[in-house]
Formats: sequence, C-alpha cells, structure tokens
Amino acid sequence: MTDTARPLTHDLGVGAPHRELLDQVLDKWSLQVLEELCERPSRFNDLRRAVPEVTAKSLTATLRRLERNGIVGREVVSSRPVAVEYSITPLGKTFRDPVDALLVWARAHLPEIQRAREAFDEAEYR
Amino acid sequence: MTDTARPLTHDLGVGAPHRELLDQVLDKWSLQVLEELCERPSRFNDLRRAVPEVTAKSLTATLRRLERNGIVGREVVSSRPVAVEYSITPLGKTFRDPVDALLVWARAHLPEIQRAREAFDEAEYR
DNA sequence: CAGTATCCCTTTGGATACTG
DNA sequence: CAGTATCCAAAGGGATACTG
Repeated sequence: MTDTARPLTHDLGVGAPHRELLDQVLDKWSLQVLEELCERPSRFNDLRRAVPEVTAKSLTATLRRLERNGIVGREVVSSRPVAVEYSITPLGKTFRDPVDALLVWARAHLPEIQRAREAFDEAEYR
Repeated sequence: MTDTARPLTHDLGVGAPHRELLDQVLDKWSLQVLEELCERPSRFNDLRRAVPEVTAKSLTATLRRLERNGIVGREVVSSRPVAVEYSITPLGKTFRDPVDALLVWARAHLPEIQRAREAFDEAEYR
C-alpha cells in the first residue's frame, strides 16, 4: 500500500466499532457489575446491594447491554416468586484481563494524577 | 476461614476514585485524541482534522480534561497568529499499554460480540 | 489559529409509583 | 423478586457566530 508505516495503535482502529463496543461495556456501572459477577453469580437485588448507588433503572439497562454483548448471561431460575440469576460468560471472562490492566494503571498513577489536578487547578486561578 | 479468597479485581476497588478517573480519561473522544498524540505532537486544528467528527467545543473540553489529569501537555509555541501544541506527557505514555490491551481485546472479540448481538436482537423479537 | 459564547436539543439518570 | 412506566432535572453535545 502507499501509506507509510504507522504505530500499532493506529492499526487497531479506535475510530469505529471498537470505540462503540468499549462505550457499551466500559460505562458508568459496568465495571462494578462485572466485578461482582466475576466473584459470584448474582441476582438482581444482590447486585443492587453490591452497587448501592445504582438505581433499578440503570442496573437493568447495564445488564441488558452486557447481556446483548455476550458479556453476561441471564437465567430465570424459578418462578413464583421469579428468581433471575446473572453470571459472567466465558467471553466476559476474557474481558477481565484488560480491565484489570486499566485498574492497575489507575491505582498506580492516581497520586500522580491528583497532583497534576491540583497543579492545574491552582494555575488556573492565579 | 471467615472470608473466602477473593479475585484480584475486588481489591483493586473499582468503586470510587478509580472509576471517576477512568471516566475522565476514557470518554468519547479521549482515545482518538490520545492515539493521534502518541504518533506526533499536534496543534488544535490538526486534531480536528484527525478526528473529523469532533466539534471544537468537545475537543477543547477533551483536551482540557486530559491536560488537567496530566495526560497531555499544552504549549503555546508562538503568537501572531497564536500556535498551540499539544503533546502526550510521560504519564500519558504509561496509559498507552492498558489502552492497547483494551483495543486488542475489542479487536479480537468483536466478531464474537457481533454474533452475540445478533442472537440477542433476534431472540427479542420472536 | 485557537479557541469562547450562546442557543438549543437530545440523552442520561434519579425518584417514585406500579406490576406479573 | 425483578423488573417497567412515568415524570422530570441535569448534563452532554452540536451548530453557529464571534474574538484575541
């Protein structure tokens, strides 16, 4: 091809469907839900307790999205009263390593980042 | 024992400041901006051209956020007409590996995820 | 060139009440 | 128990016009 060689990231293409996928799966509540489901399959209200700030509405949306993308499974366990169990799928498990890498990074650099924020905020009002 | 061994992720704590940090830095446009700045320092309108869908407003917001978090640097290179160069910081470079891991994952599993989506969507309307 | 200001619309998300 | 429905407030983001 006529184009010059480009760094790896470029070829990975953050532009199109990858970006959309990550949006679906890295949103506000997904990581916490995933974290919980990695530990144990859970029912709807278990998850609400595990992530106390989430509303039923948002939790439903999050679970549906993760289910649609094949990251979590949903199984109706019994009826009367209906019980539904959510669990992580094999595909969902493969997602764990990159997410952990992200969290490790965040943890490692949070102090540095907080210093950067303070420096920035201070410089603004001077 | 009173507590079973727990997976790593739990101890990493996705709940509080990590989540907020990742929100700041993994938003809609950040990855594309970062990708571009990893390749070369760029000026404002270079970035607009590299990410054609972004508006000036959103690009400004993205750059300010990344700058505040110490991920990108901003330098006024000349005046009349003013030129401003954005570049990735050393801290920003450390962010690259986890992001690449994410993109590699997305790329590797996108077909599988698309099948999952189709299956889900089809099941819904049956 | 590198933004800022304004307007406005769309999306997101919480609170609350209700249902199979 | 596991959601859905409705209402509403706040945030996000685009288009356009303007500025140092």
